[in-house]
Amino acid sequence: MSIVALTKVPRPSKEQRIDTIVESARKVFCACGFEKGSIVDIAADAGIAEGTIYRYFDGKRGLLDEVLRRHYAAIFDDIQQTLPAIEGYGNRLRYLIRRVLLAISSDRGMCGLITRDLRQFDTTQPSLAQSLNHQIGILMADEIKAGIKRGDFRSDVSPGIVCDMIGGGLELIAWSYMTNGKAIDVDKVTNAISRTVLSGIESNNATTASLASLVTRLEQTADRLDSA
Amino acid sequence: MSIVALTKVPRPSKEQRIDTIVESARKVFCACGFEKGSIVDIAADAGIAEGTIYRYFDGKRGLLDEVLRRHYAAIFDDIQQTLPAIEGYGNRLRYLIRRVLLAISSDRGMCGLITRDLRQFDTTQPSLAQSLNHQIGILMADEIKAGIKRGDFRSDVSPGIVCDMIGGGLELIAWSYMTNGKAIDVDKVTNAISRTVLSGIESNNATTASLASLVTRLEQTADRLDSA
DNA sequence: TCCAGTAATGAATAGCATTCATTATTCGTG
DNA sequence: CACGAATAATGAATGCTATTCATTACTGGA
Repeated sequence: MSIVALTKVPRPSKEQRIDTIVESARKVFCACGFEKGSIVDIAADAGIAEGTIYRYFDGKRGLLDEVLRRHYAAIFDDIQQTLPAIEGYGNRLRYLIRRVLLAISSDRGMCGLITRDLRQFDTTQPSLAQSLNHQIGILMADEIKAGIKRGDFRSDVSPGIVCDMIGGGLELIAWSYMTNGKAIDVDKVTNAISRTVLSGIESNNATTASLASLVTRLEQTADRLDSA
Repeated sequence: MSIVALTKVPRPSKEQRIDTIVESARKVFCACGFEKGSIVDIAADAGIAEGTIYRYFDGKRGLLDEVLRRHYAAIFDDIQQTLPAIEGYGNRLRYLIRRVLLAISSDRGMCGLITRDLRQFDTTQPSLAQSLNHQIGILMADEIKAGIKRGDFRSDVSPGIVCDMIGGGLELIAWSYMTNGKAIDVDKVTNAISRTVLSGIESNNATTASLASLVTRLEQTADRLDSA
């Protein structure tokens, strides 16, 4: 009896308990993935019984959702603080691409977890990672639409398709990072994607400039013919 | 006894049995996905016991592999027959994009199965869908590399990144097709992707060069008139 | 007709998420 | 301080998987 009394520890607050569970879940899911990461492992890591998890979370999926929610919250905070300070549609697009690449390369475990989760659709509602990733896609599309309206980008561009190409490309890069393990050169990849996309959708100034110089030469020739 | 003798049916050949199992697996996996599609369901559909499947296939994963192998074989046959007949790097790239979109839109069940499978990486070796999709990516990269070498495409383009963007974009389109169910307008999407990519990587040197030669001819004509 | 050899079976096993009756702890009130 | 309802935690039990393997059924040649 006295031993029990001596070793007895006051129960943590509801908030603390949730934090502990989510942190253990993050560790286990990042290490083993969602399917292979078991509730038993998470409970063991958190030092509690499996049943306790179900008091606080609506099953395994709900637990994953909370892990993802917390991960994305930091990224969105960052974006919300940085994006308005950047000038130019192309530059903001470039920042968004870079920010995602940074998130991918800075947390390999989370990258793997999200990369796998993005392709689930058995559940009735879409996975949180999907809708949160989609949010970022919307931010990109907004820049492209605004850029089209102001004439910075070609008007025959389809913002949705371009966003799919950027988002899909980033996903494939994340996936290949997970499988081959080679570190991502964030700046190099940001440049490669931005260059490809922008040269594709930006009204092409280089071409226009060289055409303009040709027109000048034509005009000068015409002048010579006139004066002759 | 006589009843048994009357209803007795000769055992199908090894090949027939394999075909039956693979076809049942395709049906069940396409309908329920790989995780949810159970061996019991497949065995029931094929009219055999679960254990029999393990005589012919190395577990559930091996069964999926055979389903995918058969699906991709038709696509690769088609590509091998068509690609060499197309003129121009841009046009061949465009064909490959279109062929993938066709595969996606023409078999929704298989599209869902593949889309989900592309993001697995728990297994020691990559999934078959991954390596087969990668094959198509290599075909695209080959066209881009050859186009760069011949000067059709800009030399500062990264073929790998561009392929990731095309492949990733196609994947996202497949994914959104699975979730929203709206039919894909193959030609419209092919155009949107091709336009975005090609305007981005095609060099405008050809157009500029032909204009420049025209101007030069005009200038020479003016010279002749001058000296006359 | 018989008998290796081959094929098919489905009960048994092990691993998983989830549930819930039971046990432990907390905290407001007398 | 003591009590006892309310709240929290437990872990064995449930039901669902894929996979295995001892047992049973079939086949084709001698």
